[in-house]
Amino acid sequence: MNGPTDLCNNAALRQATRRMGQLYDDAIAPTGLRATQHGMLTQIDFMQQPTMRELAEALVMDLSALGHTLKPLMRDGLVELTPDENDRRAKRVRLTTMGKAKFQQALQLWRVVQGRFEAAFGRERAAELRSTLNFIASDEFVAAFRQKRDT
Amino acid sequence: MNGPTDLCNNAALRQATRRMGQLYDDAIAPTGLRATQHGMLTQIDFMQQPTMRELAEALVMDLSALGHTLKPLMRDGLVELTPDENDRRAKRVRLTTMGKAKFQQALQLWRVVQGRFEAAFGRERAAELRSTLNFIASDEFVAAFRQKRDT
DNA sequence: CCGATTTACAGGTATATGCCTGTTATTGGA
DNA sequence: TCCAATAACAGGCATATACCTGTAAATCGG
Repeated sequence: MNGPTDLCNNAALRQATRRMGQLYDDAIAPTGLRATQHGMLTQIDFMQQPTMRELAEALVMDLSALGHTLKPLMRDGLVELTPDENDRRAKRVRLTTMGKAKFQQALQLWRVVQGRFEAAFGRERAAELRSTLNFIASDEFVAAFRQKRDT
Repeated sequence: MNGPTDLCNNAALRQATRRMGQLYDDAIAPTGLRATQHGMLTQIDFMQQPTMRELAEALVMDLSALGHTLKPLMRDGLVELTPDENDRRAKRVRLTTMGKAKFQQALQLWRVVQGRFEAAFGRERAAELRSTLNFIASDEFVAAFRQKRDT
Protein backbone atom coordinates (compact mmCIF):
# COMPACT_ATOMS: atom_id res chain seq x y z
CA MET A 1 0.00 0.00 0.00
CA ASN A 2 1.47 3.26 -1.19
CA GLY A 3 -1.14 5.46 0.36
CA PRO A 4 -4.70 6.67 0.26
CA THR A 5 -4.75 7.02 -3.53
CA ASP A 6 -4.67 3.25 -3.75
CA LEU A 7 -8.12 3.35 -2.20
CA CYS A 8 -9.82 6.66 -2.94
CA ASN A 9 -11.02 7.29 -6.48
CA ASN A 10 -11.36 10.99 -5.88
CA ALA A 11 -7.89 11.42 -4.41
CA ALA A 12 -6.32 9.43 -7.25
CA LEU A 13 -8.14 11.52 -9.80
CA ARG A 14 -7.00 14.76 -8.24
CA GLN A 15 -3.36 13.78 -8.10
CA ALA A 16 -3.38 12.67 -11.70
CA THR A 17 -5.07 15.93 -12.65
CA ARG A 18 -2.43 17.97 -10.85
CA ARG A 19 0.33 16.09 -12.62
CA MET A 20 -1.31 16.22 -16.00
CA GLY A 21 -1.93 19.91 -15.46
CA GLN A 22 1.76 20.49 -14.88
CA LEU A 23 2.70 18.76 -18.12
CA TYR A 24 0.13 20.51 -20.28
CA ASP A 25 0.59 23.87 -18.57
CA ASP A 26 4.33 23.78 -19.12
CA ALA A 27 3.86 22.99 -22.79
CA ILE A 28 1.32 25.71 -23.43
CA ALA A 29 2.89 28.36 -21.18
CA PRO A 30 4.76 30.08 -24.06
CA THR A 31 1.41 31.33 -25.34
CA GLY A 32 0.62 32.92 -21.99
CA LEU A 33 -2.37 30.61 -21.59
CA ARG A 34 -2.96 27.92 -19.00
CA ALA A 35 -3.97 24.51 -20.25
CA THR A 36 -7.39 25.07 -18.68
CA GLN A 37 -7.76 28.29 -20.63
CA HIS A 38 -6.81 26.63 -23.87
CA GLY A 39 -9.35 23.94 -23.07
CA MET A 40 -11.93 26.66 -22.58
CA LEU A 41 -11.13 28.32 -25.91
CA THR A 42 -11.27 24.92 -27.59
CA GLN A 43 -14.71 24.21 -26.20
CA ILE A 44 -16.00 27.65 -27.17
CA ASP A 45 -14.61 27.27 -30.67
CA PHE A 46 -16.20 23.85 -30.92
CA MET A 47 -19.62 24.95 -29.74
CA GLN A 48 -20.00 28.08 -31.89
CA GLN A 49 -21.49 30.81 -29.72
CA PRO A 50 -22.91 28.73 -26.86
CA THR A 51 -24.78 30.42 -24.05
CA MET A 52 -23.06 30.49 -20.67
CA ARG A 53 -25.37 27.77 -19.46
CA GLU A 54 -24.74 25.49 -22.41
CA LEU A 55 -21.01 26.00 -22.09
CA ALA A 56 -21.02 25.35 -18.36
CA GLU A 57 -23.03 22.21 -18.84
CA ALA A 58 -20.74 20.92 -21.57
CA LEU A 59 -17.75 21.53 -19.32
CA VAL A 60 -19.37 19.92 -16.28
CA MET A 61 -18.80 23.23 -14.59
CA ASP A 62 -20.78 25.43 -12.25
CA LEU A 63 -22.31 28.40 -14.09
CA SER A 64 -20.82 31.01 -11.79
CA ALA A 65 -17.47 29.24 -11.83
CA LEU A 66 -17.56 29.57 -15.60
CA GLY A 67 -18.30 33.26 -15.25
CA HIS A 68 -15.28 33.75 -13.02
CA THR A 69 -13.07 31.68 -15.31
CA LEU A 70 -14.05 33.71 -18.36
CA LYS A 71 -13.10 37.03 -16.77
CA PRO A 72 -9.35 36.86 -17.39
CA LEU A 73 -10.04 35.75 -20.96
CA MET A 74 -12.42 38.65 -21.52
CA ARG A 75 -10.04 41.07 -19.85
CA ASP A 76 -7.34 39.93 -22.29
CA GLY A 77 -9.70 40.33 -25.22
CA LEU A 78 -9.78 36.69 -26.26
CA VAL A 79 -13.46 36.11 -25.55
CA GLU A 80 -16.57 38.28 -25.62
CA LEU A 81 -20.16 38.01 -24.46
CA THR A 82 -23.17 39.18 -26.43
CA PRO A 83 -26.78 39.09 -25.20
CA ASP A 84 -28.92 36.54 -26.97
CA GLU A 85 -31.42 38.07 -29.39
CA ASN A 86 -34.33 35.89 -28.38
CA ASP A 87 -33.69 35.60 -24.67
CA ARG A 88 -32.21 38.66 -23.07
CA ARG A 89 -31.37 36.70 -19.94
CA ALA A 90 -28.89 34.57 -21.84
CA LYS A 91 -25.44 35.60 -23.06
CA ARG A 92 -23.59 33.95 -25.89
CA VAL A 93 -19.88 33.36 -25.62
CA ARG A 94 -17.57 33.61 -28.58
CA LEU A 95 -13.93 33.97 -29.49
CA THR A 96 -12.72 37.32 -30.72
CA THR A 97 -10.40 37.48 -33.71
CA MET A 98 -7.52 37.64 -31.27
CA GLY A 99 -9.02 34.74 -29.35
CA LYS A 100 -9.13 32.57 -32.46
CA ALA A 101 -5.53 33.41 -33.26
CA LYS A 102 -4.40 32.61 -29.72
CA PHE A 103 -6.36 29.40 -29.80
CA GLN A 104 -4.66 28.29 -33.02
CA GLN A 105 -1.29 29.22 -31.62
CA ALA A 106 -1.86 27.18 -28.48
CA LEU A 107 -3.25 24.34 -30.55
CA GLN A 108 0.15 23.82 -32.14
CA LEU A 109 1.76 23.41 -28.72
CA TRP A 110 -1.12 21.26 -27.54
CA ARG A 111 -0.49 18.83 -30.38
CA VAL A 112 3.08 18.45 -29.20
CA VAL A 113 2.24 17.68 -25.56
CA GLN A 114 -0.63 15.49 -26.54
CA GLY A 115 1.72 13.54 -28.82
CA ARG A 116 4.36 13.21 -26.13
CA PHE A 117 1.81 12.15 -23.57
CA GLU A 118 0.48 9.47 -25.84
CA ALA A 119 3.95 8.33 -26.79
CA ALA A 120 4.73 7.81 -23.10
CA PHE A 121 1.35 6.50 -22.08
CA GLY A 122 0.13 4.67 -25.15
CA ARG A 123 -2.22 6.01 -27.78
CA GLU A 124 -4.80 3.30 -27.46
CA ARG A 125 -4.60 3.33 -23.69
CA ALA A 126 -5.12 7.09 -23.66
CA ALA A 127 -8.22 6.77 -25.82
CA GLU A 128 -9.63 4.21 -23.41
CA LEU A 129 -8.81 6.42 -20.45
CA ARG A 130 -10.56 9.41 -22.02
CA SER A 131 -13.55 7.22 -22.73
CA THR A 132 -13.69 6.12 -19.09
CA LEU A 133 -13.28 9.68 -17.83
CA ASN A 134 -15.97 10.95 -20.16
CA PHE A 135 -18.27 8.30 -18.82
CA ILE A 136 -17.65 9.40 -15.24
CA ALA A 137 -18.37 12.99 -16.26
CA SER A 138 -21.58 12.01 -18.06
CA ASP A 139 -25.10 12.57 -16.80
CA GLU A 140 -25.72 8.91 -17.48
CA PHE A 141 -23.19 7.94 -14.85
CA VAL A 142 -24.47 10.46 -12.33
CA ALA A 143 -27.95 9.00 -12.77
CA ALA A 144 -26.61 5.52 -12.08
CA PHE A 145 -24.79 6.84 -9.03
CA ARG A 146 -27.87 8.53 -7.66
CA GLN A 147 -29.84 5.33 -8.01
CA LYS A 148 -27.35 3.61 -5.75
CA ARG A 149 -27.58 6.54 -3.42
CA ASP A 150 -31.33 6.42 -3.12
CA THR A 151 -31.29 2.69 -2.41
CA MET B 1 -17.46 13.42 -31.79
CA ASN B 2 -18.99 14.85 -28.65
CA GLY B 3 -16.38 17.49 -28.15
CA PRO B 4 -12.82 18.26 -27.19
CA THR B 5 -12.75 15.79 -24.32
CA ASP B 6 -12.84 13.02 -26.87
CA LEU B 7 -9.39 14.20 -27.88
CA CYS B 8 -7.70 15.98 -24.96
CA ASN B 9 -6.50 13.87 -22.05
CA ASN B 10 -6.15 16.88 -19.81
CA ALA B 11 -9.64 18.23 -20.52
CA ALA B 12 -11.21 14.81 -19.99
CA LEU B 13 -9.37 14.42 -16.70
CA ARG B 14 -10.53 17.81 -15.45
CA GLN B 15 -14.15 17.23 -16.26
CA ALA B 16 -14.15 13.86 -14.56
CA THR B 17 -12.43 15.44 -11.56
CA ARG B 18 -15.08 18.15 -11.30
CA ARG B 19 -17.84 15.58 -11.46
CA MET B 20 -16.21 13.24 -9.00
CA GLY B 21 -15.56 16.17 -6.73
CA GLN B 22 -19.27 17.01 -6.73
CA LEU B 23 -20.21 13.49 -5.71
CA TYR B 24 -17.64 13.15 -2.96
CA ASP B 25 -18.10 16.72 -1.72
CA ASP B 26 -21.84 16.25 -1.40
CA ALA B 27 -21.37 13.08 0.58
CA ILE B 28 -18.83 14.51 2.99
CA ALA B 29 -20.41 17.95 3.33
CA PRO B 30 -22.28 17.09 6.57
CA THR B 31 -18.91 17.04 8.35
CA GLY B 32 -18.13 20.55 7.17
CA LEU B 33 -15.15 19.24 5.21
CA ARG B 34 -14.56 19.23 1.48
CA ALA B 35 -13.54 15.96 -0.09
CA THR B 36 -10.13 17.49 -0.78
CA GLN B 37 -9.75 18.34 2.88
CA HIS B 38 -10.70 14.86 3.94
CA GLY B 39 -8.15 13.56 1.45
CA MET B 40 -5.58 15.81 3.07
CA LEU B 41 -6.38 14.58 6.58
CA THR B 42 -6.23 11.01 5.29
CA GLN B 43 -2.79 11.51 3.82
CA ILE B 44 -1.50 13.21 6.96
CA ASP B 45 -2.89 10.45 9.12
CA PHE B 46 -1.30 7.89 6.84
CA MET B 47 2.14 9.50 6.81
CA GLN B 48 2.53 10.17 10.52
CA GLN B 49 3.98 13.63 10.97
CA PRO B 50 5.42 14.22 7.53
CA THR B 51 7.29 17.43 6.77
CA MET B 52 5.56 19.90 4.48
CA ARG B 53 7.88 18.89 1.67
CA GLU B 54 7.25 15.18 2.11
CA LEU B 55 3.52 15.72 2.25
CA ALA B 56 3.51 17.97 -0.82
CA GLU B 57 5.53 15.43 -2.74
CA ALA B 58 3.25 12.57 -1.76
CA LEU B 59 0.24 14.58 -2.89
CA VAL B 60 1.90 15.65 -6.16
CA MET B 61 1.31 19.16 -4.95
CA ASP B 62 3.28 22.39 -5.00
CA LEU B 63 4.81 23.16 -1.61
CA SER B 64 3.30 26.60 -1.33
CA ALA B 65 -0.05 25.32 -2.58
CA LEU B 66 0.06 22.86 0.29
CA GLY B 67 0.76 25.70 2.67
CA HIS B 68 -2.29 27.60 1.45
CA THR B 69 -4.47 24.51 1.60
CA LEU B 70 -3.48 23.76 5.16
CA LYS B 71 -4.45 27.20 6.43
CA PRO B 72 -8.20 26.62 6.75
CA LEU B 73 -7.48 23.30 8.45
CA MET B 74 -5.10 24.94 10.89
CA ARG B 75 -7.49 27.81 11.49
CA ASP B 76 -10.16 25.25 12.37
CA GLY B 77 -7.81 23.45 14.70
CA LEU B 78 -7.71 20.16 12.80
CA VAL B 79 -4.05 20.27 11.90
CA GLU B 80 -0.95 21.73 13.49
CA LEU B 81 2.65 22.40 12.50
CA THR B 82 5.66 21.81 14.70
CA PRO B 83 9.24 22.65 13.79
CA ASP B 84 11.42 19.63 13.16
CA GLU B 85 13.92 18.99 15.93
CA ASN B 86 16.85 18.22 13.68
CA ASP B 87 16.17 20.70 10.89
CA ARG B 88 14.65 23.95 11.99
CA ARG B 89 13.78 24.84 8.38
CA ALA B 90 11.35 21.94 8.20
CA LYS B 91 7.93 21.75 9.78
CA ARG B 92 6.09 18.59 10.60
CA VAL B 93 2.38 18.34 9.98
CA ARG B 94 0.07 16.39 12.22
CA LEU B 95 -3.55 15.95 13.09
CA THR B 96 -4.77 17.41 16.36
CA THR B 97 -7.09 15.37 18.56
CA MET B 98 -9.98 17.23 17.01
CA GLY B 99 -8.49 16.59 13.57
CA LYS B 100 -8.37 12.86 14.18
CA ALA B 101 -11.97 12.84 15.34
CA LYS B 102 -13.11 14.84 12.30
CA PHE B 103 -11.14 12.52 10.05
CA GLN B 104 -12.85 9.45 11.50
CA GLN B 105 -16.23 11.09 11.20
CA ALA B 106 -15.65 11.92 7.53
CA LEU B 107 -14.25 8.46 6.94
CA GLN B 108 -17.66 6.96 7.68
CA LEU B 109 -19.27 9.12 5.02
CA TRP B 110 -16.39 8.47 2.63
CA ARG B 111 -17.01 4.74 2.87
CA VAL B 112 -20.58 5.32 1.79
CA VAL B 113 -19.76 7.39 -1.31
CA GLN B 114 -16.89 5.18 -2.19
CA GLY B 115 -19.22 2.18 -2.01
CA ARG B 116 -21.86 3.88 -4.12
CA PHE B 117 -19.35 4.97 -6.67
CA GLU B 118 -18.00 1.47 -7.00
CA ALA B 119 -21.48 0.01 -7.17
CA ALA B 120 -22.25 2.30 -10.10
CA PHE B 121 -18.87 2.12 -11.78
CA GLY B 122 -17.63 -1.36 -10.95
CA ARG B 123 -15.27 -2.30 -8.16
CA GLU B 124 -12.69 -3.96 -10.33
CA ARG B 125 -12.91 -1.24 -12.93
CA ALA B 126 -12.40 1.40 -10.24
CA ALA B 127 -9.31 -0.37 -8.97
CA GLU B 128 -7.88 -0.40 -12.48
CA LEU B 129 -8.69 3.26 -12.96
CA ARG B 130 -6.95 4.21 -9.71
CA SER B 131 -3.96 2.18 -10.78
CA THR B 132 -3.83 4.01 -14.10
CA LEU B 133 -4.24 7.40 -12.43
CA ASN B 134 -1.56 6.62 -9.89
CA PHE B 135 0.76 5.73 -12.73
CA ILE B 136 0.13 9.08 -14.42
CA ALA B 137 0.85 10.83 -11.13
CA SER B 138 4.06 8.87 -10.58
CA ASP B 139 7.58 10.15 -11.05
CA GLU B 140 8.19 7.13 -13.21
CA PHE B 141 5.67 8.33 -15.74
CA VAL B 142 6.94 11.89 -15.68
CA ALA B 143 10.42 10.57 -16.42
CA ALA B 144 9.07 8.65 -19.41
CA PHE B 145 7.24 11.75 -20.58
CA ARG B 146 10.33 13.93 -20.31
CA GLN B 147 12.31 11.45 -22.38
CA LYS B 148 9.82 11.89 -25.19
CA ARG B 149 10.03 15.61 -24.69
CA ASP B 150 13.81 15.75 -24.97
CA THR B 151 13.77 13.73 -28.16
C1' DC C 1 -53.14 39.93 -19.10
C1' DC C 2 -51.09 39.10 -14.07
C1' DG C 3 -48.89 37.30 -10.49
C1' DA C 4 -46.04 33.14 -9.12
C1' DT C 5 -42.39 30.43 -10.57
C1' DT C 6 -38.44 29.36 -13.11
C1' DT C 7 -34.30 30.49 -15.75
C1' DA C 8 -29.84 32.69 -16.69
C1' DC C 9 -26.61 35.22 -14.88
C1' DA C 10 -23.60 38.47 -11.65
C1' DG C 11 -21.15 39.05 -7.37
C1' DG C 12 -19.40 37.90 -2.96
C1' DT C 13 -16.96 34.61 -0.32
C1' DA C 14 -14.18 30.56 0.32
C1' DT C 15 -11.25 26.76 -0.90
C1' DA C 16 -7.71 24.65 -4.36
C1' DT C 17 -3.47 25.30 -6.68
C1' DG C 18 0.55 27.17 -8.97
C1' DC C 19 4.52 30.52 -9.77
C1' DC C 20 7.73 33.90 -8.16
C1' DT C 21 10.17 36.20 -4.54
C1' DG C 22 11.95 36.61 -0.14
C1' DT C 23 13.89 34.78 4.54
C1' DT C 24 16.07 31.56 7.40
C1' DA C 25 18.50 27.41 8.40
C1' DT C 26 21.79 23.72 6.51
C1' DT C 27 25.41 22.10 4.16
C1' DG C 28 29.49 21.59 1.38
C1' DG C 29 33.76 23.02 0.29
C1' DA C 30 38.26 26.18 0.46
C1' DT D 1 35.78 28.37 10.29
C1' DC D 2 33.48 31.35 6.84
C1' DC D 3 31.15 31.81 2.56
C1' DA D 4 28.59 30.35 -1.34
C1' DA D 5 25.07 27.32 -2.73
C1' DT D 6 21.02 24.87 -1.44
C1' DA D 7 16.83 23.50 1.00
C1' DA D 8 12.33 24.43 3.36
C1' DC D 9 9.08 27.38 3.94
C1' DA D 10 6.03 31.98 4.00
C1' DG D 11 3.52 35.43 1.40
C1' DG D 12 1.77 37.81 -2.49
C1' DC D 13 -0.53 37.40 -6.66
C1' DA D 14 -3.33 34.98 -10.09
C1' DT D 15 -6.30 31.46 -11.92
C1' DA D 16 -9.81 27.47 -11.06
C1' DT D 17 -13.98 26.27 -9.06
C1' DA D 18 -17.97 25.90 -5.91
C1' DC D 19 -21.98 27.61 -3.14
C1' DC D 20 -25.23 31.13 -1.85
C1' DT D 21 -27.76 35.23 -2.62
C1' DG D 22 -29.59 38.70 -5.45
C1' DT D 23 -31.73 40.56 -10.03
C1' DA D 24 -33.84 40.66 -14.36
C1' DA D 25 -36.14 38.34 -17.94
C1' DA D 26 -39.14 34.61 -19.63
C1' DT D 27 -42.86 31.43 -18.89
C1' DC D 28 -46.96 29.38 -17.16
C1' DG D 29 -51.49 28.76 -14.93
C1' DG D 30 -55.83 31.06 -14.25
